[in-house]
Amino acid sequence: MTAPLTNPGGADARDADDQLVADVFARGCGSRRTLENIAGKWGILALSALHEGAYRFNALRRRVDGVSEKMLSQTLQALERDGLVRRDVQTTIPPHVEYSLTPLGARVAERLIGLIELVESELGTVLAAQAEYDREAADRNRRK
Amino acid sequence: MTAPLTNPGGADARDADDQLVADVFARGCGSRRTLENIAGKWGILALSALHEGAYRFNALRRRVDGVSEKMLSQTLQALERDGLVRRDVQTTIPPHVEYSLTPLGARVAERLIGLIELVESELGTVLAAQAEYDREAADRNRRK
DNA sequence: CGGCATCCCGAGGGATACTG
DNA sequence: CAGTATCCCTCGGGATGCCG
Repeated sequence: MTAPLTNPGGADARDADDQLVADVFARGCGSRRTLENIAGKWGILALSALHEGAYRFNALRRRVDGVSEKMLSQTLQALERDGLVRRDVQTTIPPHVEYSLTPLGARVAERLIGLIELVESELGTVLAAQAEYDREAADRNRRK
Repeated sequence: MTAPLTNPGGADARDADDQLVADVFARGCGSRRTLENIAGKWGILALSALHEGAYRFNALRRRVDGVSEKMLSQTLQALERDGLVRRDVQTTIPPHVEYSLTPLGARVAERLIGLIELVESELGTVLAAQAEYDREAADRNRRK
């Protein structure tokens, strides 16, 4: 065989013209890993918050309620590595580190904010669906 | 005090007119939990796949490369409970279960697909940023 | 075929303490 | 202030086996 159809190892596929073929549905594709960094529990919130403007570390930590220092640090590092977040350091005392979005990060954040606004505005619908689901589940339990 | 500013317990906040106030940045808000179901590792992929059309369980499992039976089952249950996915059962032998999006699920999926397309199309940019980041990190290590 | 129950391992992630 | 480092433990999630 000349080329595998899937790439279990993790390298990204390329077509006959050596163009990068990104497919999140393929396990091991770089785009899936990047998507997970973005859409992970804290990635969404960090990127959305930074779309409001630059934040210093502890300010961002306060904005994203419930995130631990460790996880925020890890999240920001991953996003910086992916070229979505920029980290500017002032070597003063006390130190001053500011996080902001890169142009690509801003484009990603816009999508995320659209999603968040939809979810927030439809929360009532979701809560109603949950209540209905739970009620039916309880019914089924009572029967047997 | 008349009303708490945050709601650590998990109930969703309401304003003076008893309108639901959804804020994903607040720990414990229902909208954050819903967002995590949607944007979690498998939620994004399941919803996006279902936007292509209805799927049976094992077909969906094949489409979402790498997902285990257990996780796909859990993911679909959560999304069904949130009113984003519909589950239609034919009690034949063998059983026939079809998953599809609700109208709200379709609206969510559209947002997710926009995000995925952006990430896939910019994968080259991301990979370049990663290489640059890793190169600089290696440099810093060599110095000390 | 669809999918719950059980077992089990390793990564995820919190709390705390220390450094520049 | 902005992190790293360490400890420790929960639980995410894979594998397997069994039912409708």
